[in-house]
Amino acid sequence: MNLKQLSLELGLSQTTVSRALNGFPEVSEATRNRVQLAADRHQYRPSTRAKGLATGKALAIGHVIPVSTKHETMNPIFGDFIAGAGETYSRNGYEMILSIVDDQNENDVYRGLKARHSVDGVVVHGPRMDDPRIALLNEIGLPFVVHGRASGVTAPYSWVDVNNRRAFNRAADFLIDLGHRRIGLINGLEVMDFAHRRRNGYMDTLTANGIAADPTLMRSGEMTEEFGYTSTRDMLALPDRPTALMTSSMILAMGTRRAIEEAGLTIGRDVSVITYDDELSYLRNGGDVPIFTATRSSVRDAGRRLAEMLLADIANPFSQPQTELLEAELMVGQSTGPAPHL
Amino acid sequence: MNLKQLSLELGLSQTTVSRALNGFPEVSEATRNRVQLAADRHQYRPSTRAKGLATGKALAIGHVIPVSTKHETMNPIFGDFIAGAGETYSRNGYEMILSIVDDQNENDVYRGLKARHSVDGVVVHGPRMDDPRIALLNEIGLPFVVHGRASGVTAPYSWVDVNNRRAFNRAADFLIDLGHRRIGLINGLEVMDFAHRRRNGYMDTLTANGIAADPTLMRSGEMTEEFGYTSTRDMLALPDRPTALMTSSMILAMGTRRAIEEAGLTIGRDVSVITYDDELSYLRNGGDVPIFTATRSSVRDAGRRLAEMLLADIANPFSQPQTELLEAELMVGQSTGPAPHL
DNA sequence: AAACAAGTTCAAAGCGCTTTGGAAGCGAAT
DNA sequence: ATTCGCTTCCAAAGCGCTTTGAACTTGTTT
Repeated sequence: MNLKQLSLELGLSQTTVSRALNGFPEVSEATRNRVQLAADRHQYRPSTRAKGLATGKALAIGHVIPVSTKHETMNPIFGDFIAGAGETYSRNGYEMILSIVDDQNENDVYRGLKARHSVDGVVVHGPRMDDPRIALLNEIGLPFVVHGRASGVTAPYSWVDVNNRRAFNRAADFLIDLGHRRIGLINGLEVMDFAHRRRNGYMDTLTANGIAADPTLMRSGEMTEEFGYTSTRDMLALPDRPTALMTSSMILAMGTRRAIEEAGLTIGRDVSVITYDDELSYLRNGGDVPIFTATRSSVRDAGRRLAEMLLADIANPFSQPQTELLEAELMVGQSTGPAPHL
Repeated sequence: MNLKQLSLELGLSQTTVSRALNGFPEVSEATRNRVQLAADRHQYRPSTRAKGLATGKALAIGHVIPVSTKHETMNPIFGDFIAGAGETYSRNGYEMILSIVDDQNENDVYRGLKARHSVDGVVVHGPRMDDPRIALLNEIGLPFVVHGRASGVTAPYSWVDVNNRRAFNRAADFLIDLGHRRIGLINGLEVMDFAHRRRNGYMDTLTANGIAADPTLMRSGEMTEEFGYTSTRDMLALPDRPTALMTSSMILAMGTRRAIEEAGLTIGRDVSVITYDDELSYLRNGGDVPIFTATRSSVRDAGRRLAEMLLADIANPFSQPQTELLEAELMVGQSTGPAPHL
């Protein structure tokens, strides 16, 4: 069923039917009802393609997911993030277009989305330091919001981010207050902006408390369970081993726990662990008392917020870049305790 | 830059330019080159919308992801699955459209995708027993492939699935050969077809070996770390506790490991664990020697295969339903050993 | 030189919608 | 009766492509 057939059946012009359905004022309530009824009866839905052609809007948002060719690692937060964003989109009649792309050809993908008029805007995932995508998107004039920030980029742009630095400040502070002085950090790849900020937060707090940062206690890599495990195992084998560890994700923390237990140590007593927690739906951090002490912020909420911001940006093309800094909360769980006397 | 402008610049008709770019034979190599060069120079990409309108194809595949309203749980395999499928799509010039939808309104989403001509086909995620979506899609005539199968549905349909039954047969056999008789199962929700098949595989093998299935050793629920933990903890507290556990995912297995260690037991000695492993990129099962003994099959590969099948289906509308049954391999790791004498 | 075939190119219609610029109908005001 | 102002409706153009059917060049046969 298309507009033509529908208007023929109603004995009205396509114009009137279209206007009736789109809520224009110059159509009488009587005919609007008649049209609406017929449309419902036939389950009429305007073709997105045709509508897009006619209006110049795509009613779609692109998500470009970089997958590193080397590691083939899919960021585990991704599912929950788009679950959040997806809610906002469908509530507003938008579709979500996903492009999985190896980090070599990213630019072409953005250019392609723009040139083919496939989307009205994009969200940038996994920003890196000095990320060139921001300049690119500004240049080609495709509205976008970044999930995170890109240190080193001076041009203004819209973003939604967690206060990673503050989160790691607080986590480090919490451990120091418990008497820990040897505190390790197991972080994501430091080209990633969030990892950079987290390390800064960690280091600043150590320094502010008169603790010299020790390179042997700082690791960064792909945030897999195994990387959490090997990093922890290696650090625990050091002559002057850490009494506390900070990890950048629950997945890393799982690996950390494995290594600690394998070493015959007890988490929260021999070694304290505090992790960053994205509140992934399948990795809930325990029930009443969290398993891990954690700084946490829901990535799903971030997705929701970011999508709203992007849609607002698109609706009002002359708006200034918007930003939103979410604060992570510190949840005290069972994985931390006073520093042991070694 | 659009077709009209391009053809004007070249002094050719839109027809010729279009044909040159789409590789039609009735255009001379000389002009084809000239056209191609100009197109490259301007980074010309035909508008998907316009192309779609003209051809009647959308050049897009829909993925409808059900998110249960109750649990808000996003299936963690989802990211890796679409990473696989996405590769295939982009290689073939297709786009991927994602719909996150709570399981109430699923039907409307499929109908909408069809009516709005947004996609040429869809992939059905997370099939349940007697899943009504298959009948619906057949009725509205939207090509689809199911990731998994739906027991109870008699109509033919295309699917890609892992031999879940066999995988759990083999896992159970392996444990029984090691002398285990008290074997627990921690499974996904049993409305999900895969969980149903896995339980059947498990039970058949127990029965075939003269072991009576014990309901207290079988749990099913959302496959979160916490569910793995609580299930394991409860089973270990039984007077006649299991000496081995089978879990339906690595995430569950992590919870299982936590409970085992918390009980002061050693995995692989006091309690053997064998898990199903989807080879998620951020949850690799160890290095040379896997951490967990596992039956494994890459969900990313499944995504790739399924996407190929769907595109082939769409290219040839009169094809018969295709099916592909993948076999999981059994990897022996450190989490299993001979049954202890309790 | 005419006729034909093969090889190239083109004008125009059509895909399903929105939107512009009227036009028709009708009662009130001039 | 004419004009005006409202309300309600419509014909047709246009969005950027593909595709049909025809036309125009060549070169080859008769």
